[in-house]
Amino acid sequence: MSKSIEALTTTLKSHGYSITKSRKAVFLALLDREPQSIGEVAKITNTIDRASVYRVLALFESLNIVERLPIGWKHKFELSDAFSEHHHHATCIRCGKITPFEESDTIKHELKKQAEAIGLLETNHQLEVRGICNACR
Amino acid sequence: MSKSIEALTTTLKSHGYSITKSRKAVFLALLDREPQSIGEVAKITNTIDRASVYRVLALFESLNIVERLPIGWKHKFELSDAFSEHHHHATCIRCGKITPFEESDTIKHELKKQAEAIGLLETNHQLEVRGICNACR
DNA sequence: GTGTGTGCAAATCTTTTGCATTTTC
DNA sequence: GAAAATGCAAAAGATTTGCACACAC
Repeated sequence: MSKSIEALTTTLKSHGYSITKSRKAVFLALLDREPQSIGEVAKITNTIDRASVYRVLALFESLNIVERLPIGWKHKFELSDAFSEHHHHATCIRCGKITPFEESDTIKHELKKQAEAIGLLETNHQLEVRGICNACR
Repeated sequence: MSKSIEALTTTLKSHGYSITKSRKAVFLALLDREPQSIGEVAKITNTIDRASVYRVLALFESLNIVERLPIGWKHKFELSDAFSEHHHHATCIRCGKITPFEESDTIKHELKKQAEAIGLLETNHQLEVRGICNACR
């Protein structure tokens, strides 16, 4: 826990940003949780103004502290790979449940290769698999 | 062109929906084009009310006629695999250019396998690769 | 002709912005 | 104490909804 806050502190400082109550609150709202929508983050952080939540998330995204996940019409946020494991999401189209999974080395490798083939130096990627989960079948 | 409109007609009819001016207009706005945002679709279809654009796109999405692509904070739409090729997107994080690419069979196969491993019957998937394109380097 | 789909206008919700005040270093 | 962040309130955008009219079949 506090270990993670330290990592946040380090990242913010190294980019010249200060450590504030809102930034810690948003960070903690995402720590060890399922991906959260902005509304959910705002609810958890409670006293933090919604505008600040937007500002903090935008900053975090630019510093790669969080990842934005597109789910349906909405976006959800989760801590990015530096603060948790690199992983992807499998979404059940019936119940909406999100299951994280790790990609195989094969996929990782293939993706990089395919990116190169079209002249893109890969920095990042995102997989989303949709389907029907066991419970819904 | 008209071949594609026929396919649309067939799909709509087979689900009991009628063929209307707005539906054709939205479809044509997406045909053979880069992915479009809702605003862009509204601009192209011009006289079609924005509310109808929303309704048509929602319908099309439920019938799998279009795919919603998350780009940054926004969503863009493109015709789905049934009306064009199954493909994915590589986005340049500098200039925002979107390059479509086809996935390899290896990836296709691996993804299905990984989905099964966590008990998900895959119906669909989406890959997004981010990086820096040749022009921006 | 009947039922479905659309346009219009209003309501609602989300996101952004300016500015005075507070907090961090 | 100076610069950076926040809260608040207002503005701007995006999306949804109800209802009367028009169109597709």
